[in-house]
Amino acid sequence: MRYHKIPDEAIRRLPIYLRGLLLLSEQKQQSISSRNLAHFLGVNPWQIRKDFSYFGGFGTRGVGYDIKRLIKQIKKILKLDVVHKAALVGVGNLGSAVLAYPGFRVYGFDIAAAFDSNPKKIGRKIKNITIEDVSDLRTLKKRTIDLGIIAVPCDAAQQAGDALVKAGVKGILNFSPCYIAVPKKIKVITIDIAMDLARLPYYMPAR
Amino acid sequence: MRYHKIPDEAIRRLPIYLRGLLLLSEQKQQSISSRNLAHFLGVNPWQIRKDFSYFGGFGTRGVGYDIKRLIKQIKKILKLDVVHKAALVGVGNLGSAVLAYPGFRVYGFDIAAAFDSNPKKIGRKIKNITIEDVSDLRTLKKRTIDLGIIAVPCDAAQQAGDALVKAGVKGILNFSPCYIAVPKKIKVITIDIAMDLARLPYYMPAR
DNA sequence: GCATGTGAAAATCTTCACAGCA
DNA sequence: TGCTGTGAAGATTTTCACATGC
Repeated sequence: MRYHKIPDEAIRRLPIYLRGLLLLSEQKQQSISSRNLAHFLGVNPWQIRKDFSYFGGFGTRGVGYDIKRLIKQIKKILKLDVVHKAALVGVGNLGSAVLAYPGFRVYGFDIAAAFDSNPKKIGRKIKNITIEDVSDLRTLKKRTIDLGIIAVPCDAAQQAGDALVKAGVKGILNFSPCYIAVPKKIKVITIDIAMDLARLPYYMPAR
Repeated sequence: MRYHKIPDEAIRRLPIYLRGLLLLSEQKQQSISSRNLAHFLGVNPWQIRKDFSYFGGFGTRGVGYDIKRLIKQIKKILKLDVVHKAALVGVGNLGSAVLAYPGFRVYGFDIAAAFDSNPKKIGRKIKNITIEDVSDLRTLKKRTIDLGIIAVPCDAAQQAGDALVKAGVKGILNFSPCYIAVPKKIKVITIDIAMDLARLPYYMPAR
């Protein structure tokens, strides 16, 4: 059956599956059942099957899923079958950690440029990337960079967002803890690392 | 009306409201309507009202919400009315950024200890915190530290989680991109910064 | 036999419209 | 009048049970 609408929640889970499958693939495993993959990832088997079924189903009954094939399919759905270049704005503590983070690679991301407003930082090199002046953000268009990563404080976040939108990026990962207004067709995903910690105590028993 | 079950999603949103209210409070604003708060945060007014109503409602009809009072109420719900001490495991790039991140403060978090397994790092000081050996994690119990933050690579994450659980933490913020098995009563929230980026292209129009 | 794929039921969450109160 | 609080409707998501196909 073809589904009319694919749940956003299913899309949110696909990268989880993908990461696990990439790990298993490295271990030379050929195929896996929803049951085993679920156990490996700490989720439910029927959730996995349902999520895949939204796209038509990728497995073989009685056998399971071919890992290599499944990886390809998920990458295609998520549009990760091409390398995406990203520009980082803000090379402070968090920004530097993002630049050095090895985890982006597995999904096919390439942080290809970094910008800062601090003259002391401009021109410095981190991981083969020379830090540029934020006012040069408009050069992005020519460089086929379609993603922006914001790692500046709140009060500079909207400005960074505006500059990235102007530079032609289609999606933004926002590490600042503030709302950024953008045109509707630009997708913004905000990660506030403190905010996630903030809902942890709620679930903890009183001491 | 009293609700039997409070949606997890509402809990997830409370820190967003809290952060916005804290900002407004700094600007000396006394009260605010759901409409204005919603606009400020980029969410819906009825969502805000509904979320607050799960806890009995905090506003005054015809007027709005008293900001100071509302902050207190949300903090109490999230159990943020007491300072929570956290222990960081893994002082690499990401761990250092977490240690230096100023955003935890507003929610009343205090990263009170940091651990690493690298002998070269042990004893070094970052932000008034002396890095300790991971094997000393068991000393946490005596220090009233009830939260753990994991910032180590995948292959060391489960081990770090086990050690934190043994040390008596009740909640874990996991920055490693891997599933960590813990006893049921321990709450784990996982943030994989690459995974969030991974679902961005899906929402972007093809170039 | 075995594991997927899926309709249908159940649970959860969001939106709405308006009653209730300052 | 204005804005909150909320029951009810609507939409979405999860869970389940089993039909389907290798």
